[in-house]
Amino acid sequence: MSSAPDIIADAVEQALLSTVGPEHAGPALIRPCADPKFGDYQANGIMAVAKRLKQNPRALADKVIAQLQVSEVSEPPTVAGAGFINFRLKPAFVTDQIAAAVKDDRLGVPVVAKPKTVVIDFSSPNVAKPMHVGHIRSTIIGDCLARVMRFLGHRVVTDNHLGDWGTQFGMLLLGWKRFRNDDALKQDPIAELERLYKYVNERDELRDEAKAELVKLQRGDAENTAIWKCFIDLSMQEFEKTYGRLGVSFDHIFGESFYNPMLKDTVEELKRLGIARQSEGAICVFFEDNPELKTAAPLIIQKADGAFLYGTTDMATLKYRIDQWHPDEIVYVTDARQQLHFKQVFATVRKWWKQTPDLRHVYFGSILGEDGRPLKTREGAPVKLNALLDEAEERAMAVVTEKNPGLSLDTQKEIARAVGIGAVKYADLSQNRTTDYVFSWSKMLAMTGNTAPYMQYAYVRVQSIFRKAGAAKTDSTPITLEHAAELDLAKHILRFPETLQAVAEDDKPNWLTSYLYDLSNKFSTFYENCPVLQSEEPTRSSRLLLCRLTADVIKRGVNLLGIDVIEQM
RNA sequence: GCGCCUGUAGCUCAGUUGGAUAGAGCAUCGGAUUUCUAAUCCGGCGGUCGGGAGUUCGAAUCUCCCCAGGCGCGCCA
Repeated sequence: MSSAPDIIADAVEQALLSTVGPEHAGPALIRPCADPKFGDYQANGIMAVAKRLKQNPRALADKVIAQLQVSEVSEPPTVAGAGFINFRLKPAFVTDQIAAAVKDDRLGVPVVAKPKTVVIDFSSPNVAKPMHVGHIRSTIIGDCLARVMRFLGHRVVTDNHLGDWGTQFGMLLLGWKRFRNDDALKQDPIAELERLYKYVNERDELRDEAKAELVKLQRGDAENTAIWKCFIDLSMQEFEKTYGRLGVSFDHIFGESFYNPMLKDTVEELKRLGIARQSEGAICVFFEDNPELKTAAPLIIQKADGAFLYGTTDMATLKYRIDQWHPDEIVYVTDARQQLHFKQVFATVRKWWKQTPDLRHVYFGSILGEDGRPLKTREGAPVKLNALLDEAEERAMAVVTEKNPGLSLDTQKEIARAVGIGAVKYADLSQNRTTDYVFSWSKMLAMTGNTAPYMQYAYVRVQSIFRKAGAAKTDSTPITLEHAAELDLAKHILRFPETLQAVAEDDKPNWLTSYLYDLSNKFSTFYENCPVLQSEEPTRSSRLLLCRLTADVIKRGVNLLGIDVIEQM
């Protein structure tokens, strides 16, 4: 099943081709109309072609329309403004599409014609440290992109590039051996590991001993290796709890240490190929040929003392991923501060191989407190992710018990969990990821506006209708869209496929949240204006189907954000 | 010093890649409930898109110059 904009785009491009010929034709650039009074979709591409041909855009649009075959989908198209072509969907087309979507598990979203293999690298917490707000955006955005791309039919490989190696382990090993408190360890292993790290790190007199422990670990000493593995196990147990709460999972968790055996060869090969060279004792990659990178510092892949760095690991990781999975795309979800680093890494890869996957750094801004400063606790420490999720659930619980005290405690808890976690995720995903965002409990848990609870509430209202509807509804009921609110809602439902494609194309989850907000809004308008259960047949059954489809799209949409719906609130 | 990012309504933010009269939410003001969950809906108010110049049929969007803020720049990740 093709969506309306695809059908219109094909038709416009065909008409353009036969009007101006293949050498001048261009993309139709079909977009939703800026204002519904113009229609449903507009073609912006005619003006660009006219400009290149130095023709009058409106005249060209008229010629294109004369060739245009869209009567199946649209009312007769019209030329407007500077040379737009406007299309208004035929109600019959909308009802057919809705009827098809109702019968379709995928809600009318086609599987991509050419599936890509996409590696997504996200979350990447550090062993022996708690996950804090700094990890939340990577985890949530990466998970959302993976879900959307997977749903569209791409082969997605998610990989959690755990920070399980580095100089901090010397201090941890020493602390573990000499200053460990077993009771504290039992209580909260990560807090104890963090304490040990800080304790040793603050004492200069322990520095040499810590370094010696690190060297033993690096040389494969059995005892230190066993303790280090214990650090990883303890950390993973904690991380898994958090991932469980968030509903996030990974195909692979290859930590940085996984690549240790490959680092030496990676540096050797980059040297052999002339990509890296020695400078001031270190092995560096310079980018003299790259105007953007040539003035910056080089990418160092081996220190003067022989040690490797995270750039080295990144290069080895890339080689492994390419060899292992042959991806078409590799996506890194990290904060914006690493932009320079990834530009250097990507530039190095492009020197290394003639053909590389599409490498994308999907970066995001910081989370700020309401004072505009990076979010911290009152004591100035980073906010721990688990504590944040606890508070989200507590705040949601307070609302649930106030609004719906009659529900059982278990039900209230389940609602609080879905609403609280959902609110945190939604607040993050609904921002344009490239900018910093201000964290605000009251905004994310608000029942109105572009929030998770608003979406969940719209879903609940539909479910409530079904609880009262009684008799089962059939898919074969004819769809009738008479009220303006019905038609408006239906047309918006049909935009689900194009929305998901846009999200995957530009790695922008906030386009999906916007879509869902509009959908819930349009549903609420429909809900106010169009009685369902009290209507006469066949309107009643038709509206029930529209309700069910709306609920299915909301559920699917929020699930693609990694958020759960609930049956009542 | 060099580079990247950001600056849109009182506040928090969208703005699909150059398209039509710049949109939401919050706040504020007013209206709607014998009706399927009012955790709702409808309407009003509110803008020199940081400033200036340029590119063109058309600029919040592209270019240049300023101003302000954030971040990053050789052996941390």
